[in-house]
Amino acid sequence: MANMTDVAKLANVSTATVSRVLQNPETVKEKTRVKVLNAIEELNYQPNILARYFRRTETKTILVVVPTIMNNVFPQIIGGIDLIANQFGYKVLLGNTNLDADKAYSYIDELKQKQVDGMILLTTRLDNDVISELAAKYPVVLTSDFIEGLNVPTVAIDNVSSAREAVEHLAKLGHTRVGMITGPLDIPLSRDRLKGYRQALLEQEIEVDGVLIQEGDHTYETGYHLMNKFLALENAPTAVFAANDTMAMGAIKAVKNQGLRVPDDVAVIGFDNIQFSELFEPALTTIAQPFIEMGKRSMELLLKQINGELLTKKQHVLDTQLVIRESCGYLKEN
Amino acid sequence: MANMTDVAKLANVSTATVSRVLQNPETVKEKTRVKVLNAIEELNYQPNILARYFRRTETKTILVVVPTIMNNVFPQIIGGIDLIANQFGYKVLLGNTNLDADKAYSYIDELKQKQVDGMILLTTRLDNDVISELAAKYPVVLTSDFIEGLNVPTVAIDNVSSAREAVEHLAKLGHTRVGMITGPLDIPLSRDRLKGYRQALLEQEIEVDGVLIQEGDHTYETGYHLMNKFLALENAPTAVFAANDTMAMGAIKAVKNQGLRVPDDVAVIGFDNIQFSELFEPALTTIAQPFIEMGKRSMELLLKQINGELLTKKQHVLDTQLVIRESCGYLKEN
DNA sequence: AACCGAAATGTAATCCATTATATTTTGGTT
DNA sequence: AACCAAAATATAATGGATTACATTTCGGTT
Repeated sequence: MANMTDVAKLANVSTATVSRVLQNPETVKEKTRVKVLNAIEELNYQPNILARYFRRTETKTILVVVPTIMNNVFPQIIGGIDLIANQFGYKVLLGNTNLDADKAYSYIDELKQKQVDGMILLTTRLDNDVISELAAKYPVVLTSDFIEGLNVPTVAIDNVSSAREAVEHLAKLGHTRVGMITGPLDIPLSRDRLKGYRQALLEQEIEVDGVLIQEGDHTYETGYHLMNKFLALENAPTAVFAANDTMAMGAIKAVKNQGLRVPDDVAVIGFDNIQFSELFEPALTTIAQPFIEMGKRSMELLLKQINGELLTKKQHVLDTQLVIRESCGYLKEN
Repeated sequence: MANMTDVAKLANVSTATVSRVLQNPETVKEKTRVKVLNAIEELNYQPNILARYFRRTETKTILVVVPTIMNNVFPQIIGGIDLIANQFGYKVLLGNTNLDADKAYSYIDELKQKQVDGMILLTTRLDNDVISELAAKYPVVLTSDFIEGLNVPTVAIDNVSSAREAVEHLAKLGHTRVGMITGPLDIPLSRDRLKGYRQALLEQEIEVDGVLIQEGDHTYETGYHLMNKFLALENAPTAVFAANDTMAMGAIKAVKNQGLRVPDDVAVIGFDNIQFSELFEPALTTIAQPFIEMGKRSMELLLKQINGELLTKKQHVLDTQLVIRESCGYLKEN
């Protein structure tokens, strides 16, 4: 494989000139440029990118750390990231933690070792101090998990107010016994959605009842089981807010299995608006997250950091939208 | 940042020894090794990976080229790939083509430039000659799309026989008017599934009727529209085989919208067994593809090539499974 | 003690593009 | 023609790990 010296010799110029033709063609005289280009062509020269990366200490690669890729949400965010990354000549490295914290730390090493130019963390459970420290030195963006008081570039939604909106919607439909199936409460996002639920009830002067709050793990199965638990109560809820669509679907299945109907007997509202929520029957009423947009924004924020721009605004909260479908009935027009 | 020379100086050895401690510790005397390790510790030395990559011309990174990541199938295959890749210290670079052939070619360049050690192509439409030529020189695996007569390492399922099995199942249930909603017929995989459909009908001595074959594009929408087209026929099919689950769901929706029932009025069978097919109502009868296993196998095959092993077996055809659920009724026990 | 082969370690070349600095060329001005 | 600043190009150092080859050290044998 020809290298730059070969090209330089053939074109009768120095390697510096060859390099310039490749990097800043405008600084090279037309005639010389053509000579070099011809030599490149003739030798079928391809620059050794690894040498370039090494010399430049940059890789044009960013790392996306994600708990799992086999899920309805992350691929969409990654899709958004990829869109912008590609546009600016960056490659996307996949950092699957499989929920293993150690692995997350090993990905951090990749950043420190400059194997990647920056890192986007998607809902990754890591020590706040570690993240802070890292973000102070390297380009980092946190996505989808807004951590209060953490001065790290973040793209998120307002989980509290979004959840509040969902539960308010149920309250407005006349429900006074509203259950919630939460996500894992060790994740801030889950706690925030629970907080929104609480706020909505208080606001509507509905008593918050402990048995109506059950902790799930975002799977269909817990949605199913916890709804069964609700239905077994003497004073069962007439509406349930599930912290994600998958659990909402499990919950609905449970209702149906008991011979009850959704939304007539129990109204259910989800969170995420995954693609399938529209196809589900009854179609899910849910809070739509702008996943692709979140990905795009994250990448844009990361790019700014990589390019050394100063971030005037670090926290980016994107709008969600209450999508009303069938699973909790329609608001009566007044 | 300390480099290897600094460590060597502090430990009073040569860089060669430091390098050996890192690469082949067993070739260094215990005492020396400890000295070096201490120096590394003291200087908080981290090897410059980019220099290593450059010197070694290997990156411990593989590229997965995929038409889109926002889809129910590819994330699972990628998950499988990632599992094995991680196990062997390889990183996974995402190569999203967004159905753009040019981009696919640019990913090929990354392989040629040794930016990655190998490449896995997932159902990527590329010129056969290009693939052949590439695979002759570099580690490449083709996944999910078996291309006849192409002597390139491939992991796939037998689309023909799997489709045949699906349609046979419908025939055994007594259906004689069976429609098919195919995938895009410029993809070999789609043509194979169609071929299987034809074979099953011929085998059962059922006439193949052109109007009962409609070309879709794997989306929910075409499933819906094409089923409506079927239902508008004077002699509508009583069963439909859709080339993927998403179209099957669209088709079922269309049936329901006409006030008809699945499977009673029209039986529907899908292909893929995406996660959601189980939750759909009626639960989809479908051909299950071993996506994760396909990913794993692909990575294993790639690894062998990277390690210079000779592949005794190039074509790997994995088993599919007919998963019988509700959407086409149950086979009468005899 | 002398000697040997094996084990351990050192020396220095190598990979290749980039770029700071130095030098030459160019085109224009007086 | 002489001169100058700007533009174009060349020279050579640099980044840091790896490794072929050379040298030294070691443990054992006679």
